[in-house]
Amino acid sequence: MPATTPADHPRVERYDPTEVEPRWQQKWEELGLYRTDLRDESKPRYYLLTMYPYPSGDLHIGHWYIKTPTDAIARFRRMHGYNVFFPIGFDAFGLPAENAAIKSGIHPRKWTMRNIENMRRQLRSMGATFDWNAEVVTCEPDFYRWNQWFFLKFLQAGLAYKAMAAVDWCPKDQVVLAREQVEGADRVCWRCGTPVIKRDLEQWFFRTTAYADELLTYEGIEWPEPVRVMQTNWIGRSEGAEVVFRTAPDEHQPGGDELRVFTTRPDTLFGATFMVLAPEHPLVEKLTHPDRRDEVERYRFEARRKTEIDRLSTDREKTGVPLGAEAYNPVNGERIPIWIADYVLLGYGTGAIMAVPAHDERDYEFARQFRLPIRQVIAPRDAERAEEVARRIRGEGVEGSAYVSKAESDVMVDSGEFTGLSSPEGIRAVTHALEAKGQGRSAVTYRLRDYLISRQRAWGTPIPVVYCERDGIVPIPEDQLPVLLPDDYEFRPQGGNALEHHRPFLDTTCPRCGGPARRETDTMDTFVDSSWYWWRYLSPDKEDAPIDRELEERWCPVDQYTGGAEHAVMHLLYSRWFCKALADLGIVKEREPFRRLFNQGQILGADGERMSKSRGNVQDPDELVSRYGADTVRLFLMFMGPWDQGGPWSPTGIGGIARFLDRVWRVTVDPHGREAGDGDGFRAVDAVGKLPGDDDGGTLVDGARSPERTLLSAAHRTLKAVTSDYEGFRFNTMVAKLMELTNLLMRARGTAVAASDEYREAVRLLLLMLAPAAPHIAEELWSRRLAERGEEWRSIHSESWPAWDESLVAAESIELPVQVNGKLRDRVLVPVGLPQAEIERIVLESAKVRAALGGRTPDRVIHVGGRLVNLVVR
RNA sequence: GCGGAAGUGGUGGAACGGCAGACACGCAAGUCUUAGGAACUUGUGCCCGAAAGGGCGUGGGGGUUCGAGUCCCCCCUUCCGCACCA
Repeated sequence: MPATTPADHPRVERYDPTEVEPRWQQKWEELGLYRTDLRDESKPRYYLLTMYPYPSGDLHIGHWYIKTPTDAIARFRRMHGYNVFFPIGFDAFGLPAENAAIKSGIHPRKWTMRNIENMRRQLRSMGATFDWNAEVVTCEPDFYRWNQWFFLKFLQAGLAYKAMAAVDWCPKDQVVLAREQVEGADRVCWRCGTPVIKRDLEQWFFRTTAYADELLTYEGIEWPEPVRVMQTNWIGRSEGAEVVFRTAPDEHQPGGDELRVFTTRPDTLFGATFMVLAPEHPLVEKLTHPDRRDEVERYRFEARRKTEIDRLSTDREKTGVPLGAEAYNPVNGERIPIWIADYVLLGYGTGAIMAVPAHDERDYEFARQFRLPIRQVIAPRDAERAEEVARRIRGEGVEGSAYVSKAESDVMVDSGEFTGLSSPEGIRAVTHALEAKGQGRSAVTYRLRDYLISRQRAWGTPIPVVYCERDGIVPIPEDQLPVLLPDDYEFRPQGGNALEHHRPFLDTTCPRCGGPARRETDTMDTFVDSSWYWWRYLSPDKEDAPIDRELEERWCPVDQYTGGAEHAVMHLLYSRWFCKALADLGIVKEREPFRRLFNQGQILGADGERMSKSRGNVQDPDELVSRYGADTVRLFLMFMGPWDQGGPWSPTGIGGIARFLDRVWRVTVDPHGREAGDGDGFRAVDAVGKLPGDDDGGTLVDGARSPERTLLSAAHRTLKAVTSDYEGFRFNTMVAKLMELTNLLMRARGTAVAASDEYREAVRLLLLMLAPAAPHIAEELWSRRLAERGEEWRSIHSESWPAWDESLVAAESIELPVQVNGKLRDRVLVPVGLPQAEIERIVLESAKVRAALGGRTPDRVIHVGGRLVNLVVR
């Protein structure tokens, strides 16, 4: 399909993307233009990664919004001489396939593979430069066997373990969820939005908390601030002290039990007037006084029954019951009562607190509720403020509340030998004193929990262990991997894990003793797949190891990752953890997976809601592509607004992009404008590359520059600006600048200027600049241009990015804005580089300026780099 | 409540502390009578004015500055994340 030249046609062809685009896509594929040779060291590497899609069956416009600008980056980098690696794959395990299986009886593998087929076609229609040779599909045994391999390594290293825990369970998906996967104040499943409930189950975990501190460092990575903040908050490191209280003896128990609490405020220890345990705390049983048993049992039962929503709601009144037992405060030996209350969570800290109502809002509320003593032990140094605070704590005044400040200007009061110390000093001193007596130590607590990976689902990576009657939990030896999923399991309409009913899978023998054993039926969360898939792209067929270490060292960390911020505390956090764990196991070298991250925004439905089939607000890209062509859709998505912003979908304005490409077509293939009405004589540009307003009527040239040179100068100026826009992912302004240049070429079209070398050079630059964003039309016009000049064909995408000429970028004359006292009064045309004295002379000649000055002489004249003049008068 | 991001024409959005509204959409008038996403020209922030011109304008209020959409302080609104985390 050699490119046709205009000469072959009696009339000038119209731009027809439906003819142009498939033709070039086929050609690129034939040439293998985007197959990356990972061993090629002649060029610098650039690993560009876009989050791989879930094969739901159809691509929607959001996928285009995510992927086509990333493709433009790939092409832009390639033109800069990088060896670009831009792979794609499929996140192929997961619930929708299994739900489809339950509904229709079709095997999840079949369903998934059929969807992948369709999505491959759709992804190809983008005209993106994905290297399909590196494709990874996570539901293939070749991939998931390595999940099992990693699991065994983690198990060995103590980074994977099984434990009983109160976990979040989604009743609809019939599956447990990791803490990160429960969202919002109403505690719903991240996938289906159903409120979760708590269940006590034995589950598999990855020890993410082992790397909590390193995960807080972000060393050597450039990530958006919001994501780093979210991760930091999620990890929730908090420094303080663990304090040991001892229970006091009474008539039914001897006392002496240790009650450990975590506090960030050891300086308030003298203000502890009671203790609170989580209702599930293991010591509750033992400490409860027989007289209190009924009440305590009732409370614990209620707490369990309550949904997470009820229990966690902040505006709910505090509830709790006393155990009828007491503990000694380690600093003063005072006996204080022990309560249970559901505002204390078993899963955080030690599941028990010392309550200091004067200096903690929650304890304050609780103390008020149950008329427990409130004792102030911290006060502002300033006497007047101290009085105010004291009244506030006593609740005398408008409203009572705790005083929680721990500033340097706050001092300890009524605190024995510590009285008078500032709050920060007190924290150190009290901790130290406790440590000396063996009654406490400084401690750090995290909000982060270990990553719960077990899923009670059949369509996922089998967890490679068996349960042996004799040997208990036995891992499958490495050389017996993979544990394969059956091809014939039966899905029951009522749901549940089909593996549990599959005898051949279930019944096995113990690898250790050879006796009968039962296989683990839980599978791994799909975020395990996405925690390492980018390494697999480097060597998808490697059989003796998951990751090619040599290629990992050469290509990692990923240079640029693009994807949505919704994964901030899930995928992006798990991936960082995985990387650190693998680095410590010697499997990879780098400790961070993604050097730079960019979060593009999200395209919402026209209704402003998230696009989903159930809402019926999904925009199908195929329809747009067949109507307008891929290039128009690509550019439209880039032009919509800043890439990190997203927004509701609206096709309004896509016609403007189509018209733009049509103009690009015409200024290239038909510079002389055969159509009537085109081009009405060349009207030059002003110094900033804008068309002059029509009010000035005449032609304007840039200083002594001819119209031809002015045009060329505008093209170079555009090149400089567009280069910087691509680098900063500012695609919307990039497109706008290409439009400006095209509009300028339209002005020149049909005039003598259009016959000039400068015009042709401006068109050449335009095509090169357009190539990353609208690859098909750029390639087509490029090939026509080459044919016209009798040059041999070479893809525009193999061309080098052009360089601009600074002398051409610089304007020769400028319309200088003149302000009087900061208000714009006139503009005067001056040559660039005119001495300030000369400028002032010209400016003062202006009638408008003189009128604004009203006969006064400027006291000061401010020159802003030859770009603006401000006359200041008193 | 805490943390983050953001508030600019009818709309999407531009603007190193220096001409607010680039570039588009939409709308209006016009040219050409037009094979089919028509194309092209012109206008389009608001108010006064026939025009020239002037005034006002970036959520609100202060401030810094010759000059503020941009920097600082206070307030309001929207979106996102966390949410009794001791």
